[in-house]
Amino acid sequence: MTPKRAQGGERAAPGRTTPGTSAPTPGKVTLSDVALLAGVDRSVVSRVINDDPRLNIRPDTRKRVLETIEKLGYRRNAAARSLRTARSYMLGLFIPDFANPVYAEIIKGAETEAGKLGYGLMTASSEGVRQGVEHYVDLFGQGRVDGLLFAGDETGRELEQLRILRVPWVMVNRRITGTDRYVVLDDEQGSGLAVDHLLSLGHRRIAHIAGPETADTARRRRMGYSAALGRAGLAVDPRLIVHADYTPAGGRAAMDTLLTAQAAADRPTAVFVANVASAVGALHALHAAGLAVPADISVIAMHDMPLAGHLVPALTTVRMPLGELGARAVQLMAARGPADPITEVVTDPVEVVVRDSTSAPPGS
Amino acid sequence: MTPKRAQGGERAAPGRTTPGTSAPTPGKVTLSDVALLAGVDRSVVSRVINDDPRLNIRPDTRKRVLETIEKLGYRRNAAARSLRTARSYMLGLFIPDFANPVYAEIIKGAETEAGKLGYGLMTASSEGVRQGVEHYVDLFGQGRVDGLLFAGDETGRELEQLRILRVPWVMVNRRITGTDRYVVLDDEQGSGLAVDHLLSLGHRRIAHIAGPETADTARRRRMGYSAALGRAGLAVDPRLIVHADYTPAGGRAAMDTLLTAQAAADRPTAVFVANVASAVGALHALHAAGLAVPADISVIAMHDMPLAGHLVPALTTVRMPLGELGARAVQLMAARGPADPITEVVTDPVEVVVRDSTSAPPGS
DNA sequence: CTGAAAGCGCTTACAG
DNA sequence: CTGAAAGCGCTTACAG
Repeated sequence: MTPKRAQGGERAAPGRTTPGTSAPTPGKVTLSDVALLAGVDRSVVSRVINDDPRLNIRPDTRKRVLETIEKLGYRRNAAARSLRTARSYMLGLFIPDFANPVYAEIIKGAETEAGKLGYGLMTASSEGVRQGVEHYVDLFGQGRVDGLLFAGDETGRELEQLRILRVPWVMVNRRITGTDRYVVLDDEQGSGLAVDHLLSLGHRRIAHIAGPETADTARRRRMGYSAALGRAGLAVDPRLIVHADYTPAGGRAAMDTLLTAQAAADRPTAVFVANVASAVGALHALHAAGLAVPADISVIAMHDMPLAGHLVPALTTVRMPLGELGARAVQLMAARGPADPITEVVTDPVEVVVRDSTSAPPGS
Repeated sequence: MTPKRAQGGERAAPGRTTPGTSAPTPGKVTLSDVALLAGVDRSVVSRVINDDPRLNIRPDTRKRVLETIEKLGYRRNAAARSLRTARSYMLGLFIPDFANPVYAEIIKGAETEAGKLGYGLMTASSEGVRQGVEHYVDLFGQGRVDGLLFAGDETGRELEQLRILRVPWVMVNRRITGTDRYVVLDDEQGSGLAVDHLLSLGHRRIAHIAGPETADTARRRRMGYSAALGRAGLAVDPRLIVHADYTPAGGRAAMDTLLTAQAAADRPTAVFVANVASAVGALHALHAAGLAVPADISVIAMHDMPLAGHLVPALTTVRMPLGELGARAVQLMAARGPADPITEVVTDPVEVVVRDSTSAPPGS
């Protein structure tokens, strides 16, 4: 039937053999194997797999092809397809640190959405990859991914690397000046809700444990904090704003600073913490200082997660759409061209989750 | 010089164009481009890149090649290399849930080690990929990875999928009966240390909040707990063992069970919690029940992490070599053949980190 | 409508 | 020692 099969079919001695093994590696199954057994041309098999609408095929032939694929356990070789089509159907997600629970939510949203769209998502971190930015240039910059999602608050120097990569990219959860490719949350709105919650309880002296000064998210949250105070006719007291990194240790140090810097009378009655990890440390510092939460001081933090409800006391938070953020970034990455602007603000479900760490100020 | 260049060189109309864009996608640079500009054959460029020891080349020619690569910003196409060599230089890591901080440590260790060995690591989760096990068959089972690390405590039904994949794999942090491909921690030893710590403080009535009954890690930790009690001449009281999943909510419920099931006189004076996430919930339950930690009851948990030191009270833990676990799994995956047995127990740095949640039992 | 053939960008055994 | 040529496994425009 098939007079000459120029290549393929020769299944012997695969390059798969790994040093140290004489394992009977089962020969890889290729398109040709399927075609041969099903009695059709390779191109037909390919078209069946890819649901080519221009393929005219009798239903029972299609069925036979599908059954043969099943029977042989054929899986399309990603490298060959990738080489041929110049697409990998993979997206890369880069985060600073897997230990930060905020990213877990983003990753989940991104993974699920990627799956829906027929993409795979590979996540990596700069924390684990100690080699730094250079390493992912190697990792992703060889056509391994069709797009790169960059989450987190790095210094921004990786932008240069990104250009070298020549891979479509988008920033997730941060803006970089001079770029128009980002998907962010409405941190100002969320922060406003947090402050409004405290205001509605009667607080007037509200402190803010902000994120790192270099972080874009921190800046936007601080602005939301200030704006909300302004709307309430309150002045922003710079002594009530302390910067910390997004870690328990940072939050603890920041709270200590806040407590020691003020005379007891000037002490804030409430604190809005820019991050739930910092809030863990802040609660610890308050406990160590002998202050009761919320009796002496109320605490609310940005970002909700399962942990928050189980802290002592259970932490009031602002739930932000982190999963939606990841999902939206994937969607836009898949839909938009590599040079199209992406300037999206995800605002959808933002709400205060009231728990036990906030109440009316003391003496009210 | 090069009489006929059968293919390559034809750089026009790349398949890169994405719908919706007329972006001036810079033409991809190939080996041929480098060879042409450097005035050598493609094979020479390839050999330079791969440090082929059999290549005899004048130092200045090598230098010229390297400079040309730099100048053109050439990066080797991963798909082409992969197709040719039948290797991807990628490893996959599969975890159940990014929100579980235990995995963050494993991922970091694995990523760093993979980088050192010249591999990339792509991490994915079954939690995010709602499609379940089937999805990663598609994801990884097409030659995308040279090996698959499977972390976590799934039911084990994915083993079948793994065989379909025909990809070398290893279980990380769990054993499955009937397999000889795993890297685990010495959970028995770690649990023993935890119990020994409590014993040395004078506790005799020690409870255990165990992991899920189906989880291999939970079983081994429970065995370590029982064995340590046995060594101390104490009987294991089954009423003092409660199973929970590895979440704050699970730990909270388990602690509640423990407290309500016993008469106050029979109440344990200490609890060994199999997981730090559960311990967060356990602390919460104790607080809610009006019990002081450690005055009324001591708590120690498996796995150390930054969070633990900032809980109220700061949690005493057993630090396990999670990073080393990930690193070792990568090492073995890279070194061993796909059918060689891998039965490794990582024992290296296991130690009790004493903080504020453990002390002598009340009334001692 | 169908199938044969070209070609994606590499690596490497092999001929010169 | 060096370079030309084959071929990895796909997809798809194109000839029949």
